[in-house]
Amino acid sequence: MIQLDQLDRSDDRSPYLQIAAALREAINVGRLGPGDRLPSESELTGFYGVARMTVRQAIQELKTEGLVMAEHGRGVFVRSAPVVRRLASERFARQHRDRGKAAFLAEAEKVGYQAGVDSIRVHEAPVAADVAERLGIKAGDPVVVRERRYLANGEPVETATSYIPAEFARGTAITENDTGPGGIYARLEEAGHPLARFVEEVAARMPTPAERRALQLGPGVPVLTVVRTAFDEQGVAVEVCDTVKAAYAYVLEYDFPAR
Amino acid sequence: MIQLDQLDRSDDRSPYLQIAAALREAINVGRLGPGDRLPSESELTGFYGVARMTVRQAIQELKTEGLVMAEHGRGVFVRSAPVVRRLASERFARQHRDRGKAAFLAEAEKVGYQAGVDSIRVHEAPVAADVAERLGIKAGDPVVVRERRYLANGEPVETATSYIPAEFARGTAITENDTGPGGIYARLEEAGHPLARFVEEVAARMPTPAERRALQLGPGVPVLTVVRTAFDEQGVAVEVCDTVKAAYAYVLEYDFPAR
DNA sequence: TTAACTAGCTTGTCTAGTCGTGTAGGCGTG
DNA sequence: CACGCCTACACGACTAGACAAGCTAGTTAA
Repeated sequence: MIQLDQLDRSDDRSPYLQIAAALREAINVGRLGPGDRLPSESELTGFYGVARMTVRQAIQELKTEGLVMAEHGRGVFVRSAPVVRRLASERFARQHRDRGKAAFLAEAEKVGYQAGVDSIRVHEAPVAADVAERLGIKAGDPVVVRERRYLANGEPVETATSYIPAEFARGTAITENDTGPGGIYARLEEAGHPLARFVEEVAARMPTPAERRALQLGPGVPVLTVVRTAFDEQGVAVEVCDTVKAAYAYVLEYDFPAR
Repeated sequence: MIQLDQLDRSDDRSPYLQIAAALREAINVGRLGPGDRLPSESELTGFYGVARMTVRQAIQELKTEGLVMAEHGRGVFVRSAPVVRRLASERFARQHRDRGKAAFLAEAEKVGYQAGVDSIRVHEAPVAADVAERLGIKAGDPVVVRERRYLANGEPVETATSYIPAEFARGTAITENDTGPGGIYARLEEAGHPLARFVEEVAARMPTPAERRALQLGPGVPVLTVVRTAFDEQGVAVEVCDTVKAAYAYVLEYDFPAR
């Protein structure tokens, strides 16, 4: 087992915080590197002379900080260093669509990772109130819903759900699983809705359990949410895209004039 | 006590996840509003017929999602909705500076909360490598460092650290505690650096212990980081501003053309 | 009137177990 | 050699308690 400090009962920090601090220290100084397994819960209970729940509480702390990741039946492992990517404001540039590339794939090519998409589900449904407000339509109006998940180097990093008013989508490849070259935006432009501007609303929060499953996140790892609304040249909202991204994998870059 | 669904033992979700889901639902539909107290742990153990640790695990779940906040000896409370709702791309518009308003204060006026600034510290120091790269200067070159903390309705929501190359700042109010009407950007423009564009890099992560203290964050609450670089009309980087925001308080809004 | 105390609530921390389920490796059988 | 089985060990979920410590309100004493 790796070298760790014993508990200091005169320390005003709780045992579980001391244990968490000792493990955090071991990770920070490199005694435990990315992918290494932490000592098992029973090794730690033996070493520190505490109950298993106390050790679990310490590990929960590290999970919440995103430092480690538990795998059922295998052990607790040090998370590998974040793979940082940047997504520029130009990622929806028309030139990419004209060359037949969807935004995510164009970005992947530039930054150099292997991109993938899976879990595509397309269906028509009545729209929820918050999306309806952004689209400028009535809640319950029919929209085409496209759900998908993006992978980078085989790991899921983002889920995306697009909502397109049914009147704009019907009769186009938007209702198909494969939207064809250039993606949804290319189809909307062909259908007489040349895109003029986007509005993105960015926020961060902790994921729900469902999002944790979809993005294979350990507990305590935050997500970035981006809700993008696309407007055509008449100022009509033609799509709302709600994305949830694993925070560790993203840096969003925005470039705007001072005006 | 508020109305909640009983446990479903045939459900494949664990009891603690069902309890967490029931409470999350109650918050989402408004049965529990911002600031309301959740039923106490003993009320919940009685209602669901489970051990206290199981209820605590459910509440831990909601804490890491940032939905609720526990207060020792008082109870567990629903977190209030985001205060600073949205910061538009136009928040650095020159018209605000011309009217003598700094960005944060102009925003506050528009959205309707009481803004404040404290902990202002100004000093000159050699610049770190990552900031130097953004400013296009050498690591160790002198910069004026301005540290401050922003409050919304009296609660700290953001810390900001600005780095301005010393050659641009010397002899202006930028080296003073009070930068005067319009803030740093107004002074830079007066000093012959009319601003042309900004680049913002947005990311999310868990806070360090120091950041948790400064922003009074509970454990498991993420932060949004925004690093803004300001360029003048010659394309020279004149300021880097590194901000750390309490995620629950912010939605960042960006508006950009499709091009 | 005011200040101190106290009872009863709350959450925080911890113990010492049980049972369930996923993983990996050894070991025999076909 | 390949396959299945068994077993030791890992974490996940849960129980039923314990004591500590913070908060609030009511009561009591100065």
